[in-house]
Amino acid sequence: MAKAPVMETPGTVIGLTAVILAVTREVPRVLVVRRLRHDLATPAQRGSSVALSDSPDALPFGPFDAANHRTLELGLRQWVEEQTGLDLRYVEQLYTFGNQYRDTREIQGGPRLVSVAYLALTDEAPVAGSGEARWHDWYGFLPWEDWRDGPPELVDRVIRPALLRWVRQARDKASRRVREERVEVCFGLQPAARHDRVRTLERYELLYEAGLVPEVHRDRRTLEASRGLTVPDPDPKAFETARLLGPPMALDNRRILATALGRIRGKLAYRPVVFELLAEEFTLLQLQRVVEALAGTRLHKQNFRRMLMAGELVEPTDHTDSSGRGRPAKLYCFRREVIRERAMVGVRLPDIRAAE
Amino acid sequence: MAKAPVMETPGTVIGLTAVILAVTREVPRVLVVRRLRHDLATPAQRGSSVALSDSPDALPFGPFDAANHRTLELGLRQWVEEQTGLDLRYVEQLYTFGNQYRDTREIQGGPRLVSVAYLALTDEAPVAGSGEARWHDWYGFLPWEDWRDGPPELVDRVIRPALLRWVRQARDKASRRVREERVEVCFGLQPAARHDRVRTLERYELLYEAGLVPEVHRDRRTLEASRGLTVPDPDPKAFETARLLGPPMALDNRRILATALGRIRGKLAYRPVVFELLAEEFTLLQLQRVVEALAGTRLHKQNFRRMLMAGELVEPTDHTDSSGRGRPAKLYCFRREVIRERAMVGVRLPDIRAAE
DNA sequence: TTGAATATGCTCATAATGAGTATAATATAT
DNA sequence: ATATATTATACTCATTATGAGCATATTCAA
Repeated sequence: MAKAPVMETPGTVIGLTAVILAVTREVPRVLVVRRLRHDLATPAQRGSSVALSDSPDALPFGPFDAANHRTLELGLRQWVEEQTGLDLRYVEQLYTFGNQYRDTREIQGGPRLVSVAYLALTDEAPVAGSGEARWHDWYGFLPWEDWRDGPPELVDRVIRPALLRWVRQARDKASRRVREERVEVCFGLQPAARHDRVRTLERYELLYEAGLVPEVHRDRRTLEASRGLTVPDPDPKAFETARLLGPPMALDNRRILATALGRIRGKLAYRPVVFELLAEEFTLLQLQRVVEALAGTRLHKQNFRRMLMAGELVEPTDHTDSSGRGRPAKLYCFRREVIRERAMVGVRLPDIRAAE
Repeated sequence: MAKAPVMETPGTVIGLTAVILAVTREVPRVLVVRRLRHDLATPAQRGSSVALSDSPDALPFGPFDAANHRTLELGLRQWVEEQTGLDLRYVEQLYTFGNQYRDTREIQGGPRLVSVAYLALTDEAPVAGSGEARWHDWYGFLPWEDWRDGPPELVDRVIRPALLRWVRQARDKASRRVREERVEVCFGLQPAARHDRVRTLERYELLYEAGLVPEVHRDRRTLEASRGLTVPDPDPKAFETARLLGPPMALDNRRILATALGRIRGKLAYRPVVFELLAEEFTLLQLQRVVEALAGTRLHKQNFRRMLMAGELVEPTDHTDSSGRGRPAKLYCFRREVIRERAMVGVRLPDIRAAE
């Protein structure tokens, strides 16, 4: 049995995982590290071809050092800023994950890993520190969530057909009915209007349970391998589907990413979080683009601006921006006073998509 | 040194805390246990007059048993049902608390306690099991949150004056300005219309930082005692204020309760959680009363019903309820299909209070 | 029989929202 | 120079949602 890294007695160990988000030129990006940290990679993962050849991206992770950190959030802030040099402008706790696939115990006799995930917003900046961290297109990991150019063809061409196959494979009628409903809710044929932008986790979990996403096979293999079993490779069709659903991430990191996306989409509507992603001064179009990037939808320009003005969320500065091609745009800044004035301060997303 | 319950090496230990909520006859209630678990009470708390005479209520708590539970939520469900016999109809993760006042390390040399809190909904039922658990009026712990009969006089008579004193005591002008703003946002003089029902945690934290809430003094005393210091008793005025702000709970349990209240108030508007607190069939007034109990506000009856009908959230059964005093009410049930049909399914709370 | 208490139906003014048209100001291509 | 693309900004219009209220119906208890 391998040596347990932290404790003698089997138990649990707490880690902190950071989803650090920035949006630059309409592309939402998340900070990832190339390699699992040594103290977390299991011997199996370190040695196997799975880990080394694929070397999946991982979210920045650090242990929680109870001796030195008064709170979980302070602990996270500190090691993130130490390791990356980033200035986190907004930090919020996301969720605590303790799922079985975080379980390294069965494999190496070590402790069960429970991870408290945080969502942080910043503006994109070169990453200092260890050099292992890079910015990665967020929708690269969740390609079915970007509806800015209409329903992604990935959904029509790959996901829905595969899900319908999964529905047909249900054992009994009741189970088929349940699967049908879930597919309908998550990837139904309704137009963008009915598409619920916030249910990102539900969609990811459906893809996972239906076995469409590559990490399912990896997780299954890892688990079985730890019991001395081997799992047959998935059939070629499933394998091809999995490949199209984007690169997996380490452990359950993609689930965490899906959670983070849902959280921030929801929060947009009632808290002024977008402004944490923008410079002090910005044009209204820049603001709109960032909202669209997060929401994954296009917005009606005029209505978007009317909403901002009616809600008095922004106020003009006396500067303009002429870097664009057309008429120069006025620069605005966030009117922080609104936070005091009203309960809900945010960018309500419309129910129906609109064109420019 | 007391015996550390789980591990030899100092580190962290994970606990699960349950906020179990039921609403019966317009009173929201939370399940509490009378006494701290032995393995959690610090020697100081066990011995001191604070702990024994007051013996503060605590939220049900259990360690996370990584060996036997696949996920955190399953772990929680299991020991709650074992210990109380309650059938939890809805369970959602609330927040993970790792604050300093959960720290038993400094006192007993044991591990730092990190607690994952869950919110569970059920209908009130006699509690089986150990017999230590009881239902307790939720607003008994957070009396400033119940605005159903207008602004609570506690706010006008006690809280606001004390907070204004706290504002005046600020060291410098900048600090005073910040305090002023916070007081204005949390307990401002605006009528109910502007009062943000969801910011329960912000309000609790303000009361805590301003030293109005009794647990501040307890926490301070505990912490200092562990360092061999003594803290002078607070002045009588502060003591009296603290007494009026309701009984404290163990550790940071009241903070957890405030978090839970905010969460469920927010969730009401976009997820059909109320129905988890009701019987299968209910009258519209019963439904309204439960919403009001959670929201802490009265609603306009006709508009509430119009909203339900327009949103097709409920459908009539062919039963009626004649137990009330007036005209018998039709019984309704939740139309589960709406979850499939629409993205947001919930009971939007109006912006302004209304009379019957 | 009266009135309190509840249920239920309807109106009305206003605000919010989705969708669209029109015009202004700039850069770049021809 | 002129046209054209591109962006900014102003305004309209129909529909729906919302807050507030009045009016009527049906029951039980005094």
